[in-house]
Amino acid sequence: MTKTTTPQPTPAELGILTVLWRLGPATVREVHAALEHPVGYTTVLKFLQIMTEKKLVRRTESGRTHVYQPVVTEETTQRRMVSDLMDRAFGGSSARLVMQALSTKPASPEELREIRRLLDGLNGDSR
Amino acid sequence: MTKTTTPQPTPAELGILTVLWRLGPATVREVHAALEHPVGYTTVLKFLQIMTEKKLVRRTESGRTHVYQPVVTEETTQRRMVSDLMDRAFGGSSARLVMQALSTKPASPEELREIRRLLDGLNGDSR
DNA sequence: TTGACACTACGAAGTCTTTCGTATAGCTTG
DNA sequence: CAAGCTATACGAAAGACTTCGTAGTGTCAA
Repeated sequence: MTKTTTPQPTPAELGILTVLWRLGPATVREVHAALEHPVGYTTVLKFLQIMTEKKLVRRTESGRTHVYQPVVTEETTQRRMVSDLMDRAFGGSSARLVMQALSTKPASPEELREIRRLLDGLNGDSR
Repeated sequence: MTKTTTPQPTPAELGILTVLWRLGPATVREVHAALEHPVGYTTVLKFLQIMTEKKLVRRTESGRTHVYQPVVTEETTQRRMVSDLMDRAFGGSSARLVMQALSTKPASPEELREIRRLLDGLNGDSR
């Protein structure tokens, strides 16, 4: 039996993944420079090592420096995190989560339109 | 300067809060019995003590047993957690979170209708 | 009264997360 | 070549989370 699911990233790991999703393949130095939350160079290195073990990123040893790239996609990760929150805090109801999200921070008009489009796609007959 | 915000509940604390939201004021024994995730009695007691310190719950010493009740509401907690996820994983965009939520686990037709109503309330003119 | 229970308080262990400091080795340029 | 810069690897510390075990105290029935 092999593990089929990659573990949830921790908050710090998510920060690093976010950078990698934006930059694409990058070195420790590049990730370190791009991180909003200031943290030591070796800290970033350590995380990338840990994340490599966890299969959250993959590394290529191009010469002396290593280049890291995300294994998990942003969408997959978002899906997993939303799903987790839905189960843990909303009894599995996406509707309640959606409504909390929208009333917490309303989307822009264009975004609202896009959401509406999505709703229309989900069930044609809504009256 | 006084702390104005109650801290985020940890996963285990959220489980206990969920029970309290459902039961209303309850004793350790009642919470323990109602918890889905099986855990020792003293573990529950310990959490309730910690949560009392954190002001997540309030306790009334009615005789020898203590009765606990939630201080934070379910809605407030949900809002906080959604907001946190939105910031951490969705760059602050509620729209993207909403869309992930709906495509991860579609809502029922009635729920969809309810969401639509909410959308209509948010901006009257959506074309 | 005394033994069996019930309840709270406390301390502590084990794991996970985050953060660095230090060690080591390669490369580069006066 | 030597000094210094750059990279990785490793270990360890500090704090948060979770989970109990044990101790102490009160209550109640036989």
